[in-house]
Amino acid sequence: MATKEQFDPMMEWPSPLQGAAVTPLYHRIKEHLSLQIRSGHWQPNQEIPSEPQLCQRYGSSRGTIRRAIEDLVQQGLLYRKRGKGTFVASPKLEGSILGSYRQYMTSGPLDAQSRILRCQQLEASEDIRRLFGLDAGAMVYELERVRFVNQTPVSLQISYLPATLCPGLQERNLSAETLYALLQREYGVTFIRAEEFVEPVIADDYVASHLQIPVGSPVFLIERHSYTFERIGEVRRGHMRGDLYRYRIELR
Amino acid sequence: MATKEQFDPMMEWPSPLQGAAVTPLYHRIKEHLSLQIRSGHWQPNQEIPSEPQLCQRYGSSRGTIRRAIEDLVQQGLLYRKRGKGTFVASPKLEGSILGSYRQYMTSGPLDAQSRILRCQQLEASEDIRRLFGLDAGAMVYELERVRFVNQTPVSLQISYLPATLCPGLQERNLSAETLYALLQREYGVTFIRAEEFVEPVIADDYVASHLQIPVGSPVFLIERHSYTFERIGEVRRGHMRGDLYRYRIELR
DNA sequence: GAGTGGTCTAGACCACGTT
DNA sequence: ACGTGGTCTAGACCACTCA
Repeated sequence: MATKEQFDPMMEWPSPLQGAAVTPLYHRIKEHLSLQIRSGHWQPNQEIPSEPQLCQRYGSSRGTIRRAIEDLVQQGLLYRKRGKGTFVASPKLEGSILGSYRQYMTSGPLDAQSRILRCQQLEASEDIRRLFGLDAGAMVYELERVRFVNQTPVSLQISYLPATLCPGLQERNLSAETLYALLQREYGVTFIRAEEFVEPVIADDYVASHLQIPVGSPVFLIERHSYTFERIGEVRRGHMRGDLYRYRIELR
Repeated sequence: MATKEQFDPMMEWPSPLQGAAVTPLYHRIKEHLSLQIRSGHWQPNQEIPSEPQLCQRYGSSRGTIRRAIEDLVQQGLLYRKRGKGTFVASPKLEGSILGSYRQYMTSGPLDAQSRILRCQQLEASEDIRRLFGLDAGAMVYELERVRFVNQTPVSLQISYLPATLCPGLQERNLSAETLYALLQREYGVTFIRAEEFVEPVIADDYVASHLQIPVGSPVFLIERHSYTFERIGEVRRGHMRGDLYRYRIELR
């Protein structure tokens, strides 16, 4: 049961512009619920108010409330459990569509690890500044890692994060959990969605040595932009072994 | 207006198993509508019966009908126009998510062409048979093409199709339109969805010469499986220039 | 003005999980 | 027994398109 209902900072309803509103009611409710989630006011896996409670809050019927919730479930922001309640989804991002693994030598349990090569604060280069929308001289964290699955190196990646987003990042233990999980827990930063750009390239000396493959092997070059509540929070550039991974894409 | 309503071969309702049915009504209606579309009984861009008509046919309320239709719209099988009606969607597949083009020299209108290298009937190799689920000795069409955009070669691909699906394919004009459009029009074959597997590889002599790139350049190797009404209808293997295309993938 | 889809309501019964 | 989400109904009013 969601018990702490009163003191919502953003909870104002009916919305001020209601009179002249042309957007459908369920649409505005959807936006309002979405705001609670994306802003982090409702945390992942937290239960949200039940349908009857939301009906009362928004002063609308159950059908309208359900319509709003169904859209958010569709978007992946919420999930429901019959007989239990409705909950905030924890975004996957990490490895979701990323790579359907081709073949593991052992089909036993996979252990994922990462080795940190570098974690430092520095002035953002121009292209990174442009992506984040930062001014000249702004600081970012640069984090370079090699990811391992079952002791096999599978990708080499550099992440950039605005320094203001996660002060003191270099003191954290970055190899114990995913970066996203750490940012969520320690800084309250939740990533909502991400966008990847993928192209094929040839492994140079540096990449080849870290991935333990021959120079000249084909690899994926992946640039990922991860977004928090309507703002880019991370830019990641990674090389991923082409002999171990491939993308699977559904077309409709 | 959809006028020819009576003589639907598959139109039987209520469904025979209705008594013991445990699946929701809107779900069964959805399946039934979906069948009309995927079987080709309702053709792309054809108007389907209006909501009141469907209410009467299925003997259910408008809310239930709408729920079924909304799901199919979501799936991309239908589209709606306010004040006009509901229509069967024509599947995209061709080039949809395929490649977000990086940069064209001229940003003028793109003209797409393809040069047919080979179109012949032959015995299917074992891996092709396995994908289609065909017996030994079964025949397939093999179609090799180079695709051009603005006179620039962008991909080299080989398509395989079961010979029974499109008899006489080699006599058709294959360079005038997309393969999917031709199959739809001439053979009534509609592709519903497709699945792509993408990996990075190095261009060999053959690929490089057709794509007019240096040997050893990084390219995408793409295997696509296209599905008709619950059956694989095409297997396509293509090499796409990595210097001109990249994939864009949304993660949520 | 008649027909279409888009929104919204108020109520009902059900299946499920918890207590 | 109670609260949750899942399904379904019957009716209402609206915005849009077309004749």
